[in-house]
Amino acid sequence: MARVDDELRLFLEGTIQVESVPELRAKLERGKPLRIKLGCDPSAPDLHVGHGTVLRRLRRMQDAGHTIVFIVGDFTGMIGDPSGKSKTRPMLSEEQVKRNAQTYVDQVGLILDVSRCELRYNSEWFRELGAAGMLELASHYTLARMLEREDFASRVATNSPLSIRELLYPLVQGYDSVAIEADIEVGGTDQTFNLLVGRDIQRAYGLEPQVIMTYPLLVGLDGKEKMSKSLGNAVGITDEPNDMFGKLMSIPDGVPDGDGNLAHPFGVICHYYQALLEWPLARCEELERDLEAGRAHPRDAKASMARAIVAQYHSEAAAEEAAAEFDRVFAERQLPSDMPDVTIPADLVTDGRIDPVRLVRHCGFAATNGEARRLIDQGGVRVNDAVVGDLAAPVAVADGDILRVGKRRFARLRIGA
RNA sequence: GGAGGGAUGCCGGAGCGGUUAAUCGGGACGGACUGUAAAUCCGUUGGCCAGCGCCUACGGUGGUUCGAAUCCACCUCCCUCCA
Repeated sequence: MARVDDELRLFLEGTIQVESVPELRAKLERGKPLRIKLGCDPSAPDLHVGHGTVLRRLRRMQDAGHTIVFIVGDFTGMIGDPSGKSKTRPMLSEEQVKRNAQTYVDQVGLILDVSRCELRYNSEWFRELGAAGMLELASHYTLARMLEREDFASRVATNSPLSIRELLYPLVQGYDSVAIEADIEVGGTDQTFNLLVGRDIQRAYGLEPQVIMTYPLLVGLDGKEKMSKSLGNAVGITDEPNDMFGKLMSIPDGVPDGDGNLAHPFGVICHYYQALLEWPLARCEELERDLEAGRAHPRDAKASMARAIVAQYHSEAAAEEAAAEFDRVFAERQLPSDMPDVTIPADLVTDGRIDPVRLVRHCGFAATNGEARRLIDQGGVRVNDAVVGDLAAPVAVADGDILRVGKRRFARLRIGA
């Protein structure tokens, strides 16, 4: 049984909760490949590094011979959700769902071997199910049990809108587990309730309940909210090396509590080491002590973390280059080695000069003339390091000049024909 | 079905006939400081304009008024209580 023990250890690694370990062991002991379900919301196809960590763990399970089953929730995605606080759940057209699913699969493919995955769309079985089947599904759960989910309960308590459709959502997700006969379903801790519903629904349909495994949510770059693309605090797994590095450098050292005090002075850094680099807890704690004692500098700790993560998603070389670039641009305040070329149409230039407002707008650094004016007024616009002081006076530009807006936006100007 | 409350700029939330492009907070952006951290400080934050100024905005449509985000009518959506 040593092999089973090893496998069990592999499965349990990094989980927050497993329901239940004995069931998991029993499944593994049968020696058959397990079907591991991974749901995907087709309205938000972009994966961030927090998902990446879970995917990496799944990859190991896949390499151990198990099957990852992706479920694209196209059925639910096409219905949309007009109510609730999650307004970011628009109705999606069929092509949109397809395209998003493809994006998702492409991104997942960076880590998992997609050719060994099973990809399923849940419309496949929900179209069959029909209204009668839907009602039957609904009959397997009660409102009281549904309200065990905290966000549902709190919305009821605060008189926030809560559509019936939302209540049905966990059931739909649970039915997916029935349809694909999932052995295991994984998700973030925020999914715990939904995953548990899947167990109950499977039981109701006479199947062996799936084991659920939840993983910690990654804190976003702001150090407060969970990482999420829609909150704008995420590092995407497809982000370019420089971007990825820079974003990771911008995390706060610690998370302020309600009073603005730092409960865990270097909590976010350590959290990233643990979650993203899979450092063991003891090593993270040691790092935290070093940081607190001043033996380690938070900037350096972040830099090596950022490097390691860029290396994960790109390469050692890319990570090294990104780190060097970062120092060049932000520590030494030099120009980035690489910046977009922007071609200025010749008719915007008169006698080698151009209206600064137009220049800024043409380069895409301001959405309106007013915004461009403001940037100039505030001294945020430079051409070749010289501040553009007067928004009314045309500035001299030549081919190859560097336009800089704010601290981090650059463009190399090309004077077009 | 009945009664009442609400809808304001990216978000939250003031204003309740003129001096309101609309207090304030958050966010965002620019500047100082710096480790592209936090904290802090200064500034900006509807559009067009070099500027004078003009235009569009407070759920929608009409109306009252010299003048409306503010009053009236109808409509849409949301919430509460009753059935």
